[in-house]
Amino acid sequence: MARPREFDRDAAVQRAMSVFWRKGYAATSTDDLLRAMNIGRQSLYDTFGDKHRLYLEALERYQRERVAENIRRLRSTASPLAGIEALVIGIIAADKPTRERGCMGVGSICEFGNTDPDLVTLRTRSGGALHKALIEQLRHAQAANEIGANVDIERAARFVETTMFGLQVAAKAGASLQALRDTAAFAIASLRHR
Amino acid sequence: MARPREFDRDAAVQRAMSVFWRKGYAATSTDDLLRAMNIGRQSLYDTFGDKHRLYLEALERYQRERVAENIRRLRSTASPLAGIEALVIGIIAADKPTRERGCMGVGSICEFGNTDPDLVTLRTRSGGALHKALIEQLRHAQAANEIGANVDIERAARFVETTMFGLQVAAKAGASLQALRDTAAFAIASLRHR
DNA sequence: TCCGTTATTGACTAATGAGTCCAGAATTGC
DNA sequence: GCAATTCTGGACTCATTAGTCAATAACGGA
Repeated sequence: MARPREFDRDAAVQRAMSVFWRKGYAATSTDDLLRAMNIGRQSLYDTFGDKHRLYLEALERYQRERVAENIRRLRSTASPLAGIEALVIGIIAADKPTRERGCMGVGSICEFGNTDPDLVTLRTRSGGALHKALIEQLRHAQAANEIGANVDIERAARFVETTMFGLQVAAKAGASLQALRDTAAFAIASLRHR
Repeated sequence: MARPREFDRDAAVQRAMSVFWRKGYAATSTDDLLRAMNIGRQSLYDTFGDKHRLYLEALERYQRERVAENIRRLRSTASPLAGIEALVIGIIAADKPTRERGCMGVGSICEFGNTDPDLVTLRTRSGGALHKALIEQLRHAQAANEIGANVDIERAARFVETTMFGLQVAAKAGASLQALRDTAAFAIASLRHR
């Protein structure tokens, strides 16, 4: 063994995540990261490889946290459809600064599209997990007669996911809490009425 | 009078737009722009001010084109609701490269949020124009009994706009043409069934 | 205590960033 | 053809970029 690391690796990733989340990848400099993480330059390169690998790790952490949180909300209610509503409403933060930070995942999609294979993999993994849970929940809702028997579950799931994307963009653009919640409720109601 | 400009200003903006659209603001260098626009450095600074002003002008052009195109589609059909469907379906490009370029407006929102007042102004203007046209169209649809009399038009408009945002993100993330069209149709159908 | 290993620090590099300067070229009005 | 004006090209500046190096510091094991 040898000299142990002085900083908390996990806390450092979290701080990096926060910077990337706020500014995106290209607009974040390594100096920004060092300041936020409060570590030395060499520590960053030794511990995380380079800027790109650190970004990947930060985004991975973000997605893991978010997916867990989302699935928890999805299953938080007695009624299956209410769970779906809780999921969609839940992504809208009550306080304005948090809300206007938007979603790091959406930011990553908009900044990189499909150009980076690592990001595609990451996205597929976390997106797939939520999708699976959502499909399951929609089936329950259908079984409970909360949505019509003729509704295509796969399509409904994509609809919910698209609505979530849209809300994240609208939030980043400065839409009000009320408008966002309204829209979310409107979208969910449209599932109910089929 | 004096020596006239050698390049076509309008074509140059269009090329700049194409680069910013593909790469975003921060990831685009002035060299990228000069190469794409095929003009000299001094011509760029003389004619457009600086990178930021050029971005504004490119985005302005993008928005103007898009809003016009969207409103045209919105009003392209006999049935008002079909027009709304044409609007939403219409933003999904048939060819994959175009589709995966996503929407420059959404990209701008994700990259800048509300930090840049000029962008907020621009967004408010073009967003407002489409919103107004959409409200009008929804009223027609309601008058024609294509959507229920109890539907709140303002909410329905925001719902359609959020769906459009969501589709742009999904497209950029690589969703298939079929999946996107499906989702668009699903969303519009949910208006019809109220 | 001493050695091997790893962490930290700050200076360094080489490239690239946005934006400027200036000398020469091209055009119109006269 | 000349003068006034504007455009063009390329060299230039100076700050910032991502990433490296080398010297020193701190630790665990023997």
